[in-house]
Amino acid sequence: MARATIKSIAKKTGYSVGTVSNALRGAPSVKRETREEIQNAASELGYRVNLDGLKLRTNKSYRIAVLVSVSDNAADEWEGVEFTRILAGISDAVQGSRYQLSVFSIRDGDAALRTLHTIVQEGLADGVIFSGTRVNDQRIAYLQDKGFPFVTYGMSDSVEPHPYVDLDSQAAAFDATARLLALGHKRIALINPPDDLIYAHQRRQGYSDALSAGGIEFDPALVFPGPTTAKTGQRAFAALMRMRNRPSAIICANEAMTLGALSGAADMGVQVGRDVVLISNDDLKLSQYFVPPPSTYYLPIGETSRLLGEFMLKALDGVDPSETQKKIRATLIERQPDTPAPGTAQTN
DNA sequence: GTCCGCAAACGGTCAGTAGC
DNA sequence: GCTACTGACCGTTTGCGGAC
Repeated sequence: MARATIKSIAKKTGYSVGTVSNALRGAPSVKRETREEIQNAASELGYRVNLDGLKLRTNKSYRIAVLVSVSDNAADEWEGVEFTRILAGISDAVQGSRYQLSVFSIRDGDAALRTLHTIVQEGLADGVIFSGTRVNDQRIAYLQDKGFPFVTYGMSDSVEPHPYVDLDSQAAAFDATARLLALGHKRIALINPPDDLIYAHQRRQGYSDALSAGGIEFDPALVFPGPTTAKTGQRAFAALMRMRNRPSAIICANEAMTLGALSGAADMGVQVGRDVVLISNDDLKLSQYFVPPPSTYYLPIGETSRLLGEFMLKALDGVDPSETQKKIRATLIERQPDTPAPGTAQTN
């Protein structure tokens, strides 16, 4: 059966293609009864707008590009699983609009920039969503230079404002560190994302601020940066536990790193919750299944990714970026006791 | 003023035609 | 038979104009 078009609806209803087009877009210039008649006919024929035809006329693709990072560092890892949830959230947000999602997998920063060039130059999408904002992010500079709508999952250091959704990483790291300090921990380590990521700086700053507020000197040896993978968590844990003055508490940047740290603890015969305490960041609530389940600072990924989609639609409508910036504070989920057994919390 | 039709326009593809 | 060119076509939007 041939695909329904405006022409076939015009033929079925007896109206011109122009009237059908206006009616389908809900134009007030079309009488309500006519509009309903045409919309009912469209529904009966299973009409869906043809994006190629739409692009032909409007020079817009009605597609939103989503860049998905597929890092070689994450081979044999679960990192990236959350992208399915992110895509689902964005998809929910754009449902009902004319926009559809196009997914582009990206291996590294250079590939991301090349892909953005292609998307912009070849008109493959009208807007783009991506995550993992970096210091002096060239992707953001390029898109701003081109005036191309975009939303980032993560803030940036760009002087020119742009739409974003982000976890307040600085506050999350500050809260986690302050919580551990209040519970008597003096040696607190931070397993952090790579240094070139903006949120790694924010986490480090929040951690450092909390230590300073608690009268504890910042020790760079207690900060372990690396890819946000279980492997990094495992290596970091082993390195930290080999220290002469080892930490009594460790803050992990995500669930994968926490899982790696737990695995490292099992390998070394270190009992988490007694010998050392872990605190994680969580967006999938998977930490509840870890043994033992750590306390986490939780950010609902469904809500944040829906916002990404909503902000994208607003950016495409030309809404001022100042109205499409959201920093979300994580909520603490308390699980295992965060205080080691008496006498085991170590001091400087 | 309301409602609707007409026709042009967009960029790429492909069939048809002319010339060699 | 090959190449070069022309024009119709695809689906949709939209400005303009006509009928009532």
